[in-house]
Amino acid sequence: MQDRRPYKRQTVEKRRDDLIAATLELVAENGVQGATVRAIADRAGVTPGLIRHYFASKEALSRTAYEVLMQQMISDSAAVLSTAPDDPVARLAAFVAASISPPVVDPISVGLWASFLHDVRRDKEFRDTHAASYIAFRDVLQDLISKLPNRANARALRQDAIACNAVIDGLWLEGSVYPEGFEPGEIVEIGLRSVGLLLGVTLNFSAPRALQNESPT
Amino acid sequence: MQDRRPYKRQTVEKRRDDLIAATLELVAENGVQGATVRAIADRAGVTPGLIRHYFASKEALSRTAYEVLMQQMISDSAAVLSTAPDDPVARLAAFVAASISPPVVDPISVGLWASFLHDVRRDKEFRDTHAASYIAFRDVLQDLISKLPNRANARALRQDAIACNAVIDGLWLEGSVYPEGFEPGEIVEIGLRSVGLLLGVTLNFSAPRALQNESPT
DNA sequence: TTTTCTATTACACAAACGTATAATAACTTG
DNA sequence: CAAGTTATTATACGTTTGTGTAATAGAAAA
Repeated sequence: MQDRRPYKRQTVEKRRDDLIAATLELVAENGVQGATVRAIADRAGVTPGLIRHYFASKEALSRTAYEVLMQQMISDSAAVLSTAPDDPVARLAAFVAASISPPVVDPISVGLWASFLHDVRRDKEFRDTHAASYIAFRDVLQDLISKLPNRANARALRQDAIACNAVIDGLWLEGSVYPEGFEPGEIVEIGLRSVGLLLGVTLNFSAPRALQNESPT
Repeated sequence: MQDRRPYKRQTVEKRRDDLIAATLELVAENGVQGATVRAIADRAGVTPGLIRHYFASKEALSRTAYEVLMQQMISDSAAVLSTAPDDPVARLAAFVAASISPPVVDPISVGLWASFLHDVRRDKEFRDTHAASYIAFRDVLQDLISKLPNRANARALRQDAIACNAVIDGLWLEGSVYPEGFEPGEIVEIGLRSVGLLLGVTLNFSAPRALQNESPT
């Protein structure tokens, strides 16, 4: 009884954030089955009982973690556009390139996506969160396409967005799951050329400043 | 002790097939966490102990089930080509259309794919099985593309195959996870047009005989 | 029919799971 | 400095998990 574990009181936000981050890490690494209450507590540096003090149930923690994940992904893709140039073609190219480059393309995000799939199917709250973020991403893409010169009618616009989104999703999937199957920069190169062909424009690869010193293909 | 459950002896193949089928069903429905030994046995109509009589462990059963799944998917896509016409363009169109139509595109296959992702990551046997089937699928696609008229060099061929595969994967993903987001036939239409644009050919939709009476778009 | 073989059922077990409740110590307030 | 809050730890409970072992019955052989 005497060697009780010492601890420091934290704010509600700090503890919730830590628990959510620990949950996402463990789900990404080992799937939902790896994110047990004990493993989450251990990763977050607390004891298991504390989880129930901040979340009504483990399910509630999972739901919250998924919401946070989706919001992060949305804000990540939006961040790319804030620093992009004004030219519509260049903006689209930057968005496409960012969507199929790290950190969007990595084993972690695909692992999370796959792990939450069944929850998304079964639970309405999960499903609503998923649908909202999916539509948000496609709307951004559709908006970028609509700004291109010589655009056709609305139906073609929608189908163009779906097709480009499919290319992005497919490359995201392949690049994340099977990264050793592609040469460096190959996925971005293929993505830009494919989207360009689909839309009848030429997308040039202009690396963001942080990557400018990497060897271009 | 007297009301022991009656049973009928079965062949090794029958029992193994039943257990594998039950495993895949449960994984597709509820993820790996839903495929417990008791649930599998119940679905297969046996008692839990019998699983250990046919498989060294639950892990061994999972691995075998994944192998069977991948082999099925490969033979399914090959089956489409056996009844396709000789014209290279028509063959490619048939293959693409089949790859983004039911039963390839359905919640079950995506659910299975997502569920096994973590096993594929962690376990070498899973990973080998996955890589083999992935390459096999892309090779079929690449072979079909190479038969098209006016093809370029090998590097372009490889990248064309990756790009087309990405479109197929992306549409497969979106159509399976979010089917209500698309009109009937829209995915096939978009897929054929996109692959055609990527390769510089025109792919026409020719429904297989079994689907001929459905309303074309 | 009787015997033999083994596929199948039945039962048991330790570990891990999510959850519930009580005890305590780190802060805050007076 | 003392009293009060409550965030946090500690512990326990009932299920469910995968696995191990013994008992039994269906089918074939003798």
